[in-house]
Amino acid sequence: MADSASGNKSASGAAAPSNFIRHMIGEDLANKKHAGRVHTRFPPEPNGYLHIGHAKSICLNFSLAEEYNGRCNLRFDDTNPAKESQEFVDSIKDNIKWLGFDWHGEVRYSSNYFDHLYDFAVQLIESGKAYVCSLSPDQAREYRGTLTEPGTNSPDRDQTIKENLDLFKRMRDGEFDEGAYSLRAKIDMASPNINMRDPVLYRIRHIQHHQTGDKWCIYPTYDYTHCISDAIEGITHSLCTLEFEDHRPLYDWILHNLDIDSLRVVSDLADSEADYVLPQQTEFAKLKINYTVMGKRKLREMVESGIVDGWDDPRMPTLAGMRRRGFTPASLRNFCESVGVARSESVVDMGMLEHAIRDDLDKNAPRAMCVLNPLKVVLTTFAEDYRAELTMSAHPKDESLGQRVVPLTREIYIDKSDFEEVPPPGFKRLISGGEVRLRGAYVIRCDEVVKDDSGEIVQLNCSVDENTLGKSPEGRKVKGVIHWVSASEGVPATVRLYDRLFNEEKPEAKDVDYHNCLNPESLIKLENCIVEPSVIGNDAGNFQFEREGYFCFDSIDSSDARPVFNRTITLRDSWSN
RNA sequence: UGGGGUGUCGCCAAGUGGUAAGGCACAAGGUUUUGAUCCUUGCAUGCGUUGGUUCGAAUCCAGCCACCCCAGCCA
Repeated sequence: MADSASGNKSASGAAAPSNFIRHMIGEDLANKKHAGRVHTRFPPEPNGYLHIGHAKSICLNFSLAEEYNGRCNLRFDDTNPAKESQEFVDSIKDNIKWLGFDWHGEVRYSSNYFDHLYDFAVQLIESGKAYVCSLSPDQAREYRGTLTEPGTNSPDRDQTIKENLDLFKRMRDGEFDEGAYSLRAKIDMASPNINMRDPVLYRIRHIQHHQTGDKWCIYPTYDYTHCISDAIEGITHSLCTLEFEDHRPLYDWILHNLDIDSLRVVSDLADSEADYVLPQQTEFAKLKINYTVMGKRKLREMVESGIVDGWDDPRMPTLAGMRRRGFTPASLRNFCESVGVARSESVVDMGMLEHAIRDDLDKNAPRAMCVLNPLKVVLTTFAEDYRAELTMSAHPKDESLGQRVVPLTREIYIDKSDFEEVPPPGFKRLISGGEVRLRGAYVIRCDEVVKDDSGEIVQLNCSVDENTLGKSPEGRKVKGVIHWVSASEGVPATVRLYDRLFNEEKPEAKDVDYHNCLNPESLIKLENCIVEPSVIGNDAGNFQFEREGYFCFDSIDSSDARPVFNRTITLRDSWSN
């Protein structure tokens, strides 16, 4: 027996949040509407790269299927070959697998159903529900009417079935130019819902299709294709975003005006004993996040104009970009679950996404030290050839992540920002004559500040309290702890600091031009960083560089000889100065 | 000015007539060899608004206001 919505468990084991879709499925199950089946689908058009907004839909569809012991198909909605390509098909499949989901059976394509779709179109013509129209696209627009005025019937609307059949066949056979004819549903040109004013079902396009080659020169439209594809695949719950709400009457009209037995026999449920029940479209609000853009057109434009370095630029909200940035699949899935599913259009705070990745990485990323802006420190009380190997745990709370060995030598680097000659109030790092703890090592005291001719600090000479390894110094307390790396054994590295791409909270707002609110500091490259040697060759995907943030090797530019790190996200910083 | 939607804390979001969950953010404490993590506490007499029904309304009814979507042979 299917359990109630509140009893379901998410992948993480926590109770899945209540939402209107789970309620609906719960009711459908209670009413045995689909004989207890839950079958969803993720239906991307392969005309671009997937972004975090798609992840919400992917998580929703696949998780629902998992929770209810159902299935989820991957179906490419490939009805517009002019905009689609195999490259996008491949990247989408790759992204979904990376996110951790597995579709049911083979990958589907709407184009798999082109033959059936054609037959159903003939059926609609034969039953007087569709006709071939000779209006040009421009004329069709005029005949459609406006939001407040009804449309006008096409002069071809009352053509005989015989004429329509003949014309439609000749459309398929390539006798006509693009735009010369279209197949339209015969519904109601006066409908207040413009989608119902005799919508186009088929249009002529003399172009190759990435899956069907040159087999067709007429292609079905989204509205006509989607509902039938759902019906063929035995989809029970067809989830889509809010802008398709006005299309639902058309979705239902097409399915209800087709012979249900002929639908059933070509469907995946052809051999099923159960009643054949038509799929139900349900809409939810798409994901929006502040300080970023989600529009495909804008993302493409940013790639093509060079604002970013490609679809997988770590600043992009694409799954490819976020992956390269260091986001983990689990963090994205948790994020999608935490934002919920509802029908009100909302803009989620970027802070939610940041919390999701910090939460995951804090638990799972091994720790290491990396100095971003090096300042040389000479530990004067050590001998010239001093060298020690300090063993530190890779994680402060999780021993299962093991330990690492960190070399300590007479000369080390610390970060420039961890020393101040004139410290602000509350500063608890190193100051002249003051003490600080070297993380995992000794307490040192700054005895001398060395400057160059221009007055810039180039070196600190410090003495070491050798009685402070693993214990507090006697008679005083040292509050500050700073990270460091051996000057001779640290590894030179490049670190790329990423930040939000936009300074404006809503760069997609109608009165905003996103070009004017680009964050000039969305990428800062640091070429003189020094990283602890334990990370070299370490195949952990992500690290926490202590006191700095979470970083990962750049999948493209990094090598053992010259490691390149991307900063995924900073640590939270409650110290305001 | 046609049709379809949505309005619950700064941001998400539960709630389906019985007296406002949770998360993020924020604030204040505590622990801490990461100014991290973790822990504790605080954070809507209020649910767009105005009326109505009811013993009782975020939940039901009516009006009003605001915002979003639709006039591709795009999806």
